[in-house]
Amino acid sequence: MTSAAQLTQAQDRFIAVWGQMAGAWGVSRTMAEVHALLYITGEPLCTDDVMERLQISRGNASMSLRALLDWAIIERAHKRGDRKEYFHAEQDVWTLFRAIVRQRITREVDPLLASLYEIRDMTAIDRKRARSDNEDLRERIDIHNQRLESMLEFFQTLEQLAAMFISPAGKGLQAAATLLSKSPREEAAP
Amino acid sequence: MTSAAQLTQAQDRFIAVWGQMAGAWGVSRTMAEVHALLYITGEPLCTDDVMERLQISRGNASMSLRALLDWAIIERAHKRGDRKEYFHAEQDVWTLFRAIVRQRITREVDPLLASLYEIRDMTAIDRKRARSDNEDLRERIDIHNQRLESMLEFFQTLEQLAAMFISPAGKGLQAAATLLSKSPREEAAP
DNA sequence: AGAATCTTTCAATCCTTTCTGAAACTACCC
DNA sequence: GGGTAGTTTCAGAAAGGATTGAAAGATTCT
Repeated sequence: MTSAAQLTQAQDRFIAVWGQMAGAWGVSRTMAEVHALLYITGEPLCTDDVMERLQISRGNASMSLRALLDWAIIERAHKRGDRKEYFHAEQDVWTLFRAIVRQRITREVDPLLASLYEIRDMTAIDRKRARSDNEDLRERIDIHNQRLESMLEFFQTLEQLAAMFISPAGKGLQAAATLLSKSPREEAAP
Repeated sequence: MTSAAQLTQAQDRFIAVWGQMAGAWGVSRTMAEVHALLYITGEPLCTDDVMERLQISRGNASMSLRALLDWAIIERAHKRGDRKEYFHAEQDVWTLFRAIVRQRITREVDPLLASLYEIRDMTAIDRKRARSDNEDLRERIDIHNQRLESMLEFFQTLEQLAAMFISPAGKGLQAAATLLSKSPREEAAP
């Protein structure tokens, strides 16, 4: 077996593994595979390259590439004297994950927070209305409001942290994280 | 409309919203809804309560409750003089999310890291085999190895950070996070 | 031991998401 | 303008997950 074949095999394995992770970061398997392919080869590929290597239809390849563009984790590229569009993946892992976090905050946390605010408004007035002969109801309202408030607080914090990570200042966090994790047991060294 | 009805409505809305988030943290919609119900009411409920309130089958309720137990975000409870099992949700949001992070690290990141190590082993020897008349192949192998290494490093860091968050020491991180996010612009106050 | 009560399992069904492939569309060239 | 190369769209097909419900399995009580 040539090394070339072995390389292809390793790439395929990486693509498969990345594809399985797809669910974990909220995209379809194919989309993750396309990204894996572009990332691991490191070179710009066109739609046909992707179709052939992953054995998927043109429509699927086109949709996945467009979705990846939307997520801003791949970008268009062109070769001189070639009309085709090529695509190449963001090569820095931290930049990649910053983009993913940015997307997921916008798509998931922001709407969630909006809904939580709405729900808070729904019961903000309830407590007053609960007549004093109904202690039980009053207590349930209090519990509800308190749970809702905790949840809101948590996601606000989460969003703030994410904002820090995403912003240019995020590089600082990134550096700190790397440092922290590299010497987790050496803090007390002389 | 009574406040009681309004409370129920607000709870239903919360349950629905939480259910939509299900995908985001890797569980089924129903499982998220069951958790939302237990969390927002704050009181222990039995299987039949859940079935009735969410209009789901016994099997589904049973499975979802068991899964939530596996995730360690709800626990069994019993009422004296009642044979039924009741369930109540972890009430502290930070503890809840620590449990979720713990699960997802074990289920997703650990296996991923294991696979990445395997893949690294697959090509660790390749470079030597690439004959010197094949510069192109050699370069592709180098790129591959470098990408793989970056990915590995990133997930190692991620796992370390998660470990800190999860551990008892995580409370420190939590406090820091809350502080950070509460006064992101007041750092320089006297 | 048997009855009563509650829980779990799993094959069949339903539903949602993803994928395909061919047609429509766009941009460029002669 | 007509032809060609490349890209996007979308209705229908397929795959993958989630849900049901009824039967089997536990557990506790008398």
